[in-house]
Amino acid sequence: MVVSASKKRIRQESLLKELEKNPFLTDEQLASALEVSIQTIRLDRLAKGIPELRERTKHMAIDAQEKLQAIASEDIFGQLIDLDLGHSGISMLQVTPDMVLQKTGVARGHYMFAQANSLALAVIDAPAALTGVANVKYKVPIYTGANLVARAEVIRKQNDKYTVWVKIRNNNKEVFRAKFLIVSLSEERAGQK
Amino acid sequence: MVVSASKKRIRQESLLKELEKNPFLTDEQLASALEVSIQTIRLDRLAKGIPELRERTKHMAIDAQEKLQAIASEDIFGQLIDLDLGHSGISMLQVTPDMVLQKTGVARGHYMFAQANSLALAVIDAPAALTGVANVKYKVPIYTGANLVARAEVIRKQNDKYTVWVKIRNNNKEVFRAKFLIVSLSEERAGQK
DNA sequence: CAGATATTAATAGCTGGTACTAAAAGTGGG
DNA sequence: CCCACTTTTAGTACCAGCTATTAATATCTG
Repeated sequence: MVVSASKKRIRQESLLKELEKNPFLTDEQLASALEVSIQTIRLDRLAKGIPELRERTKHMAIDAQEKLQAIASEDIFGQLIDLDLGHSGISMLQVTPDMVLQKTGVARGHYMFAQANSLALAVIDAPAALTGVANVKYKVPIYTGANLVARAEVIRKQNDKYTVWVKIRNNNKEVFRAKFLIVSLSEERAGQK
Repeated sequence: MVVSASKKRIRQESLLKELEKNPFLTDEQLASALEVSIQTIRLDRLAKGIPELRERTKHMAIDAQEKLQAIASEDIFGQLIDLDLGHSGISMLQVTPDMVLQKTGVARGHYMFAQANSLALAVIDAPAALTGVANVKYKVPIYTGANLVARAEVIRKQNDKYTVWVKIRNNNKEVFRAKFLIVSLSEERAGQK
């Protein structure tokens, strides 16, 4: 009994592994892969609460779609907390495990850049704007879980050119700062292509 | 004939729109939504080359999964074309529609920054490195379809500090340049490799 | 009205299952 | 070694959501 019970458990774990490798396997394919009958596969799926191929496929489609949409809707660049158009703005970005380099655990620099840059662009009071120049300084490495608060301030405006300072802090400690030179495109957006 | 042909065309376009809104509709649901018979729906699908629900679902699952994987494996920052460790490197990045701002059609600046920054880090001959300072200049707006070629060159090395220049070109025209000051972490944090 | 096109109906067969019943095989204890 | 029990396999009926095919009916158009 002990032996067969473990045989069963082992098979059910193999089943999970097979499906992890390729979730699009039919019961028939699984049966021949694990060298048991289809019925056994079905009992195992039942025991493990694994839905049938079609259900699995459908859920994969829906889940992946939602994830993609979350990425596309760019929560990545932080939430806008406060915005005084033309003057200043504040945004917040939570550092999640997928933003860091596995090797070092340090957040990739372009996330801070993206947060700062998009905030700087949001602050500009213009229908469309483009970053022209950026000077960036990373002061402290950032790790998972950090709650980055970016504060942008427009410090100069000359015609269609804006100078914006962005400082990012984590726990009230400045970890990043950037100066952006941004060009507003309000008039001449067809000028370049 | 003209009238009915257009009726048909209109219906087939409605069909596409319905499926765009909700790709998980069965022929039966589509039939009642468009107020025609199931057979008509099936003929329309045939005419338009629209696969059945299960095929659609499967392809969605696969496509979305692949996209997610591409994002996770960071093809986003370009493919490394050439790398002379410690000296120079070249990477390529194709600008896709989801990288641009809808408002202006211009690629978001942080993609170029990410491509340049990650290339600069890749070129450094060290187990781990961090960007300290970056000076960035966007010269020309980039649109969908652009094929960005970044070329990085280490121009100075002092102890654990590297200066790397990265220039990005599109059709042999320089569109972006950046200077990175990168700190290697080889001794203090990641001495082991 | 004829003739072409469009739509609907009806039927057989397929895949990949669920749900259920039952038989066969394996296993373990006394 | 046999009995009881678990595990595995087999078989049947049924389902959704189709494809493929044939045929009938409706609609339009000159």
